[in-house]
Amino acid sequence: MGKPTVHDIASEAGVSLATVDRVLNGRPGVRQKTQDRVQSAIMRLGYVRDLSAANLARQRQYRFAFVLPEGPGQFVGLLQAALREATDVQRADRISVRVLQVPAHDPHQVVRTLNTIDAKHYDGVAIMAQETPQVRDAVHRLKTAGLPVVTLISDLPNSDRDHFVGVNSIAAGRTAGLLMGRFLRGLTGKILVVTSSLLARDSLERRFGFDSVMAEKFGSLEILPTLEAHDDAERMAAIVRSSLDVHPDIVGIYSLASGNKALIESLRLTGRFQDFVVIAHELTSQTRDALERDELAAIITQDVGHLVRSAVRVLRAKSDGLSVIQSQERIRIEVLLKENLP
Amino acid sequence: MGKPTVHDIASEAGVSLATVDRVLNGRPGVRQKTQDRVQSAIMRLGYVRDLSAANLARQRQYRFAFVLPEGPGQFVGLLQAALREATDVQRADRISVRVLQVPAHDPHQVVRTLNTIDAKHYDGVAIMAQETPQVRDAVHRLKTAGLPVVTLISDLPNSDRDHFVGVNSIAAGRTAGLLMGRFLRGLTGKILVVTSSLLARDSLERRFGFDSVMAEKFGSLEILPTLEAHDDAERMAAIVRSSLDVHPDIVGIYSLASGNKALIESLRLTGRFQDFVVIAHELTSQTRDALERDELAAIITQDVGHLVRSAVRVLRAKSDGLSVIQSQERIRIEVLLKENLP
DNA sequence: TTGTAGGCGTTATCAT
DNA sequence: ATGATAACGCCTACAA
Repeated sequence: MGKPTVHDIASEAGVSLATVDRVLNGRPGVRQKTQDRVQSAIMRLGYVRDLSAANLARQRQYRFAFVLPEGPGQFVGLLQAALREATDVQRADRISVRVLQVPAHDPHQVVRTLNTIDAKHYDGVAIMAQETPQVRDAVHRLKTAGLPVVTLISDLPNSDRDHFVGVNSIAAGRTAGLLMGRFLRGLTGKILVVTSSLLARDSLERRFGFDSVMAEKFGSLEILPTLEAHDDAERMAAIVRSSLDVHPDIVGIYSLASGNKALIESLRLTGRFQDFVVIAHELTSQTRDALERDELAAIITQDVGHLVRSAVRVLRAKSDGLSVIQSQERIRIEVLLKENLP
Repeated sequence: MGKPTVHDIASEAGVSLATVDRVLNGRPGVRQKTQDRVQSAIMRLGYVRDLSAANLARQRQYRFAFVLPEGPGQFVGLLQAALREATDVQRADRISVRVLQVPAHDPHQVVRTLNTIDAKHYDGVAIMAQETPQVRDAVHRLKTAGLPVVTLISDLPNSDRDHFVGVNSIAAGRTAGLLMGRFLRGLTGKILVVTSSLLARDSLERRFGFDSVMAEKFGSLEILPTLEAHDDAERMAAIVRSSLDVHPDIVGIYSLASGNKALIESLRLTGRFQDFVVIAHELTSQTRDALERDELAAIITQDVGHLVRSAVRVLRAKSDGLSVIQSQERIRIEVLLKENLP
């Protein structure tokens, strides 16, 4: 005979379906004694509830909000595309996702947006935002309202979010550093570090990880201070030009976060791309192209598809009170070379 | 109002549920004219069938067979563990998986096992085996019997399997080669290539990919012929000893496939691990340990968890006649360094 | 406190 | 060729 159902439990325990359902869902109105009878029947038969049947019956809907920055970066665009692709498929699972965009680098807007989210309209929230006390408070409010909250890409470690979907930035920086050092085996020289903004905690952590590894293992390489282009292509070009001018012994370039497009274009202008080992983060059309041309040596990234699918899975599990499969939800720090480009 | 259901279609088309169901499932006994009416109602309302309700009603079961080699390699063990973990979860989705073990390197047994699989007891088959004409025939038989077939890790490209779950071995070899060349930047010398057996097509392809990259980009490195230890630790130790003896200018070691345990132990015995850049395939307890100790420079691998989940998802999709999400099912060639070890 | 009956969206077995 | 009607496993009024 097949898997036991509520009917089996009902007859085994000598009660009605409704009563079984009540103890199954922890609803009141059942004597302790009856509860025990049902519970023991459940144990005895090894019952495990059919979630899809349950969802069908209760017309369960999973409505998730994804709060994402709308910046100039292409990375968030990729994230959104992956999200759309994922939700197309998961519409079949009664999952609907709404993306709430907030201007990048505007903590107030993030908070305001988070505060518009209520438990009447949503069943879970995924947030990609920089950490501020106000954001933490907003997360707390959401949790208090009973909503599962996951952080995406960039964690809010001191908030009471349920889960973080993303990678350890320090480890990502260390990975970049290790590759840089290895690829520059035996060389002495300087490493230029650029980014568009060093405000985000992730950037700081990557830089920290990068520096740690270089200090530990590659003493012959000197890491220059981080230079910020502030999303300004002109400024990036100027930085590249003057840095290469001032430091003729630059052997490596590390692009810490966003700003890859401007960096790559600037380096092409110098005509000296091949003189450096260049490592960047995040796979975008620009970085992919540069990797294929042997301009970049490596890209450190995370799979945006996996990222959004994981966020959705975790939100669903949390809003069902289920636990997540750690191994499936662990996001990898991916090392992409020309030869293993997906 | 919510998503349209079969009821909506029925009333829109002015027919009964049964008729709607017939055209939905392509069953006979409906006049062409009626079919058209129903079809147009379906289009008009934008109906999309609720798969979980359908599965509930038809008590759908997904019974999949995984045909795996039982060898001395730890890799298959990891695969099985991942499979167990995955099926624990997917039991909820009416999925059951049975593992059929066959002695490694025994094509006859594989065929015999495949021939025991019939469509009465299974709804799909995943196969990890070396390619022989007999295996291809067996796959053909399974397909003819109406069973979806996916190949796992090692493809059977000339069979009519539905899908291959794994990575391109040539690209994996190229990735290993690129890393080896980069890590040996500026050095001249020889590279030792070892494995336990060169029989498998994957091994040959990796070697091919490795050689291609080395020839294209790293002409100063000479790649020695592949040495096979045939799952014999003693033999591996002898290979390592004599090779290092004969070729004092060995700078890199590439472990093509299995046999990592013996290789690592042999190299430890020489006490000269640090003198070489060693790159291996597949993450196992041994290779992980060696990577953490800075003995291995890198591991090229694929995520076994992803592998088995993908196989199951694809089998399910195929046996429902659905298409797969390419992006989700693409298995990555992973580059693991000490700093991004999961 | 407990039970009955109907419904969730789909399929399948009967009749008609 | 078509239509009632009853499942599937679970949830939820409403009644007792």
